[in-house]
Amino acid sequence: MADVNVSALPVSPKTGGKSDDSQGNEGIPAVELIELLFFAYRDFVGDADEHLAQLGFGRAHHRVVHFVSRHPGMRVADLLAVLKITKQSLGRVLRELVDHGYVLQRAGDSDRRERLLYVTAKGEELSRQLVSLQTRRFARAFNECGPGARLEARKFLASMIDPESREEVERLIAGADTKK
Amino acid sequence: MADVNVSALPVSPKTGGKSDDSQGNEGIPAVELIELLFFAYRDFVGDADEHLAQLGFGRAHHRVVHFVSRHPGMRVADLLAVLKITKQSLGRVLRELVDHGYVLQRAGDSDRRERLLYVTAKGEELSRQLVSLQTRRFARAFNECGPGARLEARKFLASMIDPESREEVERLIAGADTKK
DNA sequence: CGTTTACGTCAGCCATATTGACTTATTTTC
DNA sequence: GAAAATAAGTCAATATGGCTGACGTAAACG
Repeated sequence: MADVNVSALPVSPKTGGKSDDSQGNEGIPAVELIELLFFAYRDFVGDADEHLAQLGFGRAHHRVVHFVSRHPGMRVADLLAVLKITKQSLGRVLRELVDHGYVLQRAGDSDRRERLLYVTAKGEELSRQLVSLQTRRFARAFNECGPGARLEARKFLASMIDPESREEVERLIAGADTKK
Repeated sequence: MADVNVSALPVSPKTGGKSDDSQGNEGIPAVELIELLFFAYRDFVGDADEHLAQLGFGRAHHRVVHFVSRHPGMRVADLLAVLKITKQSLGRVLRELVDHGYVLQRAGDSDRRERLLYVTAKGEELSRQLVSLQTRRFARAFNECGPGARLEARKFLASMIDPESREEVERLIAGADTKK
């Protein structure tokens, strides 16, 4: 049933020439990269999606557990800033994670209005498993690509990020505290 | 600061020892790549999101217009296979695009049950604009990365795709220009 | 013929996001 | 010390984009 006849797709009549400015693109049209990134990302998140679905969680839970695990003690406001979602959206997801014992919250020391976020051992284990799945995909990819590919990919991915947010992201992935 | 002593506080993956950076990963932990891919993809789709929002469309519309533009005359079943969604999900999005004059459907020549999909001039223009936005992001990135990066990125992205689907994806992205 | 295929549609459900308004603590400021 | 600002949580309504199941219709197939 699933064998859809993709090869039945007809020729594109629209090309009056292969358009995509053939200077300096190494013979690789951007539209190819656009589509490859789409499919690559879809499979990349698919790894985690399967695992999460078995726990009744979704991608939103993944992102929360991941960042809290990486940055123990971050504030709710910090998390909102990283995820760029509203606190109402975060609310349900966070409550579910707390209720099921993956995340815990503690009042801040210096400012007791703050609810600092930590993963429990259970949350840390979940995060570790998800990282492991995706790490395997990267490892396989770089194994196919040959030496230097990992470094190249890192540069490429960083360059794809908005210049304005790049510094913040680099700080974040370096594991720096998201605080003050 | 964040160094509260909470007994259940998990050790940060960074401080706990960078587990995987001793063997063959070029000093780049996979967790960095995971996060970079997350942020890169978010900004990448953000380009199009803004543009689409002004038309009252979302990502679902983008994907449909994009693939139909790239593969004029594709069948609904082909599109469903590419997007891996159900026909019910596609239904609303496709109807909106047809109603607003971005996509049109024609009965197949040899098989009149088929509704072959085409973009209108309006749809083609929208697709072109969205590709252009994302092309600019790639161009900027590769400009920063130096020569060879485009080819490396292409290899990397292809390698990140599930091996089972890779052949199909390669056919798809080459599709409209090389087929038949 | 009868069956299968391609597509569409109705109805309902779920996950994730949004905005706006409001409450509760707590800290900061005047 | 009262007022204002801040951190977080919550209620309610809404949108988007997925899903399943059931059913219908037209056309092709055998």
